[in-house]
Amino acid sequence: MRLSKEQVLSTALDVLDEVGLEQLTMRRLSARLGVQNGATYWHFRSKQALLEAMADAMLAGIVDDLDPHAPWHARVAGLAHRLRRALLARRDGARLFASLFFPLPNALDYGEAMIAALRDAGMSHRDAAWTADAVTYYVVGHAAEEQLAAGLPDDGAPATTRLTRAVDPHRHPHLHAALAHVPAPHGEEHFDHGLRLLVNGIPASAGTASAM
Amino acid sequence: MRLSKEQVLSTALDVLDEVGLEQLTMRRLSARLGVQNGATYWHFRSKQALLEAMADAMLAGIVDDLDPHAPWHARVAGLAHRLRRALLARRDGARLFASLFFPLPNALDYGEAMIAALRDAGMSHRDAAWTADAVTYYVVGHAAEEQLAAGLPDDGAPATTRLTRAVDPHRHPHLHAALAHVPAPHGEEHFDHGLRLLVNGIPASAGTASAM
DNA sequence: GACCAAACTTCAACGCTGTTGAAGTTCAAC
DNA sequence: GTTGAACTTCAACAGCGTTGAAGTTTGGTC
Repeated sequence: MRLSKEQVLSTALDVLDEVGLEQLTMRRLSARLGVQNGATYWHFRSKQALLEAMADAMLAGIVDDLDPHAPWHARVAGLAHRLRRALLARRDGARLFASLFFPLPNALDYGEAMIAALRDAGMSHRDAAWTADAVTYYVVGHAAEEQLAAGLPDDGAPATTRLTRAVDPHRHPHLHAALAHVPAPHGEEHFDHGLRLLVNGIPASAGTASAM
Repeated sequence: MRLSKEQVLSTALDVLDEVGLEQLTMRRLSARLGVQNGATYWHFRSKQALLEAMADAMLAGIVDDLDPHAPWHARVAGLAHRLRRALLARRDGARLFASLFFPLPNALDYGEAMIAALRDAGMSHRDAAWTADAVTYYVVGHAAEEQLAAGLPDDGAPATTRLTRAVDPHRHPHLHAALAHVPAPHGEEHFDHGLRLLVNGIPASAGTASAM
């Protein structure tokens, strides 16, 4: 039974979902494909190349069916949500994405669409690119943290207790108070809060030196 | 010649600077200490424990001499800059920090100070905590990308050309235009742009549903 | 000064990793 | 039916984090 590159890629994504990024090894993947270890290297020059293909596959279709007439802020927020959804769709997807250097085809499409939306907000090329970076860092960072917590035993419950124990109410009163008010997984709401911050900051920053 | 925990830790940070995160191995560290491999494990239970100690050491003094009477936005920006500087001070510092789960003592101090500043901006406990997360994701993401580029051969020059080649002016016109206007390392300016976005978004978001 | 427990180091091994290369097999096209 | 490319096997390499049993050094106590 022969392999195809697509088969290796899609099985790799399945294995990622099953065992997580640390446990995704070439040998495990080959075993899962019912093939010897070396065979996989015929289809992908290195593990790095495979990981890049996986990351780009996760972003497939990320700019499909965008509404070019929607207001710029809706397009920015929409793209951020699409990236977030794509990263969360696979176990450790955000960390996988963050571990690679940029120029993957689908990632470029995402960047292009994001910059286009920000240009419509009246930004210069330079500011649009930088703002796109800021939004992307936020999306990836948030998703990575969310998946890191979820990947710990018991869905992160021990992590939460570990954090709670580490926070001394006297030394860290604000942290302690915040902890009490944010007991658990408000992933989407939490995400939207920060995203709104960024989007609202765009007109607030437009063309002006700020109070910093 | 005997080792001390502090000696292992500080040598580990030196080795990190010299060879980077991927090449930081327990054997290499031991060799550098003039000691057999096993010796290091007496001082740190595991590599993970050592990495956590290293990350926390990088943040030492991050909240020293803060001015509690400065306006909240100056304190937020100041803390962001301190975190940024701490992460950039060591090779791969941002990636090291990002690879670990949160509750390190100095990181808690940072979080506490950040939330305190945001509370002074009139935010609820919950919103302050979430906003602190957003700022931190941005700082870490930005620093990680900056160091990733710097860590590539030739200070990232080949990465830049690789990116330039990957961007087709017809498929990605905005990206292409932005590339032309952002030829090189504006690390600090780039960073401040995104930070200003976030800080300006805080009053702009206060207490209101946004346009999203 | 002898003793002793704790601190610390050595050394060899375990099972795992990504990667390589030479040899062998299968397949599609001519 | 042959040929060359596509694909797989298998064994090996050097390196990794970690472990544990054995040995040495150290500082304090009787």
